[in-house]
Amino acid sequence: MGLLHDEGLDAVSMRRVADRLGVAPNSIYAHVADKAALVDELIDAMLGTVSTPTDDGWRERIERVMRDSRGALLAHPDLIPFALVRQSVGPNALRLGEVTLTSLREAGLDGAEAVTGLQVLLVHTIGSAAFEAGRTQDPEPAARSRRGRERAVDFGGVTAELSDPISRWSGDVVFERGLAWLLDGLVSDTASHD
Amino acid sequence: MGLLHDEGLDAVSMRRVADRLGVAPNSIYAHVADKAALVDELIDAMLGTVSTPTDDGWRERIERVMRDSRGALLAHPDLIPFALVRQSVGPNALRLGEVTLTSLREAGLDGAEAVTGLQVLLVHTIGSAAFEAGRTQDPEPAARSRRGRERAVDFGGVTAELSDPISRWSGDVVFERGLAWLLDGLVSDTASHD
DNA sequence: CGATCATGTTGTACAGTGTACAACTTAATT
DNA sequence: AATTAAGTTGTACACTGTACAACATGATCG
Repeated sequence: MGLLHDEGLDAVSMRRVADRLGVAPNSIYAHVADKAALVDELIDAMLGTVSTPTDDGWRERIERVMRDSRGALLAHPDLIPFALVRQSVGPNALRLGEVTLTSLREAGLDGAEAVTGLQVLLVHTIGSAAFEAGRTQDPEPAARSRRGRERAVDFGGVTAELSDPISRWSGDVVFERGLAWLLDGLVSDTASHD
Repeated sequence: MGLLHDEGLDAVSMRRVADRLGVAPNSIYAHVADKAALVDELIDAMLGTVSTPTDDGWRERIERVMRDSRGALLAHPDLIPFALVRQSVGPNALRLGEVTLTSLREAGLDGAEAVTGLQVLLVHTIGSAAFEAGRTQDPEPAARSRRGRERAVDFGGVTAELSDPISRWSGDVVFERGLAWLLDGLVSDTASHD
């Protein structure tokens, strides 16, 4: 985690980690199966900073879990893509998933629907964080295309309208609006079912 | 794209691509700035298979764009994580974004809100595809943990309830339900604004 | 026409990556 | 005291992305 925080995920190689610990690179394989497994543990360690909410209302609890998880994700942007694809379900992810699931049941969703709701919320939270992290960081990997190949230009004037506000927009809006829409949709769906 | 389809993204190295083309590895750098830029072009090429919808209603058009994009994404699962983080906005992504944006305006959203709506829809579509792809593929990278470290067990019985249905569930449900909730939330929000 | 120049290709090379294998040391258990 | 388990190490393999200088080719222009 220290290495990740100091120099980013690219610096987290087996050799660098081993250096940091003062051991040989292979020693790590006695504690971790794989590099992927190491990243999985990093992800769950990151979620360890998110506390279990104790609010009264189910909606407030869900909003807090998702908002805080988003904060933890954005604190370590390099990890976000892996959080979506490799859902390792470590103890911390499990803890937060549990709270959300019971909150959704409190909201009136039955077993299968609550699970679907949790998954949709996860997709939105992690997905919007990934989207924002992509916009935020590394703007200059190799100075765009080779010889100004002018792709993504003049597609009818909508281009400026589309790609411009995207580039300088607030990720909070996307997250908060999407979260509100989803929670609204969840309850209205339940109400119509009854 | 052929190499990606045949052997997955890991096989798409500069050397392998060069072999496939019968040239030296460095030659590729005359056409592509970076390996990341190459992946960006792969992503846009993948979106090239998604056709622009011509349905009457705005909702049908949006649903078709998102559903078809999801299909294209799931056809090349290795690319999905990068589609969220590196939004390169190639010509095809631009084309589809344009249709969605005008459809959202047709639904009654004004400039800034339409852009937010598009972004939320993108996050959900790509995010749920990433979520599903993570569950679907590579179940055995190195046979779990080293010595059965029994993590993610007995968290109060909810574990089975939570991790079990997640492991064998249909990704369609998550995508369709989330999409419906979002579109419902979008229009109801607009209605209340008027 | 000949010279300049942009475009593309190549060989060589560097610094790094994940991880397999066998040997060894230490601590715990029988 | 003997056996087993857990952890560490050195060496090694087969790769990776890409920088640099040199070379070939076709097009452009005086």
